[in-house]
Amino acid sequence: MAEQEPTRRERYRRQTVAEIKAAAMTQLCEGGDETVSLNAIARSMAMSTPALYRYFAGRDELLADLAVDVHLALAGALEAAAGREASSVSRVEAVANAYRDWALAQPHAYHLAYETTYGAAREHAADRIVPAAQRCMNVFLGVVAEAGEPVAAALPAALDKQLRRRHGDQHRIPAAVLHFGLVWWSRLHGLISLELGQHLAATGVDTALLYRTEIDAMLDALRHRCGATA
Amino acid sequence: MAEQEPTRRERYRRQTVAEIKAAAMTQLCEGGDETVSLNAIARSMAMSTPALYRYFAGRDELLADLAVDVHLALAGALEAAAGREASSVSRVEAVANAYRDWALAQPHAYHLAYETTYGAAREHAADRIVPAAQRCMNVFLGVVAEAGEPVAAALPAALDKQLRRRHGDQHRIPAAVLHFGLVWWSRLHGLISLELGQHLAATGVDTALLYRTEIDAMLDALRHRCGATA
DNA sequence: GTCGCTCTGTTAATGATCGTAACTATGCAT
DNA sequence: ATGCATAGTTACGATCATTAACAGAGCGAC
Repeated sequence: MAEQEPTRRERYRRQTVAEIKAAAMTQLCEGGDETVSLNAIARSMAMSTPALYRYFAGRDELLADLAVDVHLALAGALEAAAGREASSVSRVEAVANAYRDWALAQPHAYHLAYETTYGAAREHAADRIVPAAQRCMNVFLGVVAEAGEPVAAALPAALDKQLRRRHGDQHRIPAAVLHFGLVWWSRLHGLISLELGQHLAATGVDTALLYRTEIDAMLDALRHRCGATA
Repeated sequence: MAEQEPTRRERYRRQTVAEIKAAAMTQLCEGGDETVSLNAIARSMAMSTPALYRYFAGRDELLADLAVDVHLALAGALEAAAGREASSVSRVEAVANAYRDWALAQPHAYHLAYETTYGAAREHAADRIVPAAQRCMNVFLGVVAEAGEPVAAALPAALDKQLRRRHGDQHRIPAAVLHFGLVWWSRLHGLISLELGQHLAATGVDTALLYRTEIDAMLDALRHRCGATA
């Protein structure tokens, strides 16, 4: 009931919001979050700047909404990559590769999603951003969980307890897997973050190869082998 | 020759740039790089804004100089932490802990150093930033190198060649150690980066504990044990 | 059909930002 | 003492985000 009521104005509104976000997204992808400007957006839409405030409370909120979209897009890419693979281990590998590929293709978007504080909109938009980011992480955790229990030798009791408490309700993921996924996600992110910040360029190493070795180490651990950490 | 000529004006100049950078640094540490404003700096010094351009080509260059200082300060903290320890393994542990401690104490400074593109000053200031960042990394590589050769089981030939080429001149660090240090540095950074971005807060895990387990895994690998990766 | 409300858009104005231009005064060397 | 590089000023222009005040269109109620 009261569901098939797009009431024309509503339709126009959604359309306008989409157009604003599209313009903002292209600005973001071209020049980074710093360069996205309300004036420029309005100009590109042949609109006056204050009109944008009918759709967004301000620049920070627009950026926060953009961050949500970025997380969702990334999650979609990861899910697609996982869907293309048959074996559970190759799924993990595909997701990890898709993660870096997406980040390199959209560096500014990745930066907005992971390394931006959103200024004042930090906790204001948290309720929107957190679920989007979690959908991203759940893809990774899901494929890791399917790939089997890793060796959970040195999982401290306290951490085990924490991991068991949280996430235990919704998903049936054992704590060891959760820890494994979390750690490896952070490792992949660390490499990508340094690469995007040009901090590995100075060392002269092939970042793709470095990433490759990390993935291999992760896969080794997933295969229950006592693989070398480095 | 011509070395003991501080020539008063020169002294005043150094003093002024120090004051400017100090004001900028406090602004940075309080509100992040976004909030550092030339106007605010000049105001706090009872100076007119355009006067700052006698000392810095613009805002981006000032931020780049600040990034250099941040890297140097971080390097100093790491060196100090290393100096306080006796055993080579405990030195690695101390440096890793100091790394996170420093980042948590100065989150915005860390962010400027590692997750900022410096806009247009990217390659313009690279020659200043890169050495400063490397001094930071060399502390880490140094203590790792002293702690002994890690197991270098799965080091691909191509990566080994790259690592041997670079860095081979100055330092006598074997490629396996270099790779080990680089990877573990990125892993620590990944965890810190996610923590600073509040991405781990949503999961409810104790970030300190998570960091602790990563350090333990690294130390295990350094002790030549075939430790579990996760 | 008309009244009235809400939504959407406008223009105008405020205050902040960085940066440049033109000008003045000071320090310092010749 | 003269002259030049340095360091500072005020004035200005171009952005930017945001708010206020106002005007028209959509749309339901009577």
